[in-house]
Amino acid sequence: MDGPHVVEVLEALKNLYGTRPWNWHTQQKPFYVLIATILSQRTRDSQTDEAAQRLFSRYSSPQALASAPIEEIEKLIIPVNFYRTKAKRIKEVSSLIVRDFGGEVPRSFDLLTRLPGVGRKTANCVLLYGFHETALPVDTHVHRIANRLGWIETNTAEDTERLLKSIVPKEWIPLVNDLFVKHGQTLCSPVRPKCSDCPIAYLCKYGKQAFKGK
DNA sequence: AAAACGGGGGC
DNA sequence: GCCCCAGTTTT
Repeated sequence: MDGPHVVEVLEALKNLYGTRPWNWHTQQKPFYVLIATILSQRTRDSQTDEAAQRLFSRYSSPQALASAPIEEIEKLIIPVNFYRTKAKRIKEVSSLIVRDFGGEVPRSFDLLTRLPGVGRKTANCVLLYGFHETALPVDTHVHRIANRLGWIETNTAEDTERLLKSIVPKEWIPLVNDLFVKHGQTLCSPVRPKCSDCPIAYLCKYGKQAFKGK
């Protein structure tokens, strides 16, 4: 069997979804991207964007958030999931950025993942959207789609990240994450994916199986 | 490896 | 009422 049809898949998704950034917070400064990405964890993007804009219209800098009362942050970011934990972490992250990095978000995977509430995926989002580096965030959508396509057998997001980095042509890297998430939010949904409407079903292990016997 | 975090909004 | 959500940390 031949390898993953990476470029065919990406071309098809680009034709389907275009190249417009998928939401508001991906076009902001690194600090905004960082905070909005923390807000986005396990939370729908519409809720994330509204909460992030409420928060930033009241507190617009690391310094302001570092000295903001936790309860105020909480109130502003409801209804995002885990809002109490996130409010605490947002304050901590802001304080650390002020104390340790002169108020600037560090441009380094290792330093970013040392911040509370910042894991692999969030750090890669900051590098990709905030600093325009060729980072490759892997969330549940990206991971699920890589699995369904039959590109990976292993089951960790880190393996998916490594695999995608190795097979995606460089010029596509800024788009991969965006296109996969859009696809995951629409046709390639977690349950009942709409394979009959999917332009890449014929390249997809899961999609082919969905049509078997029809 | 599994559980905890943890609550509003869509159906 | 039930189920889900651009994950991360803790047990």
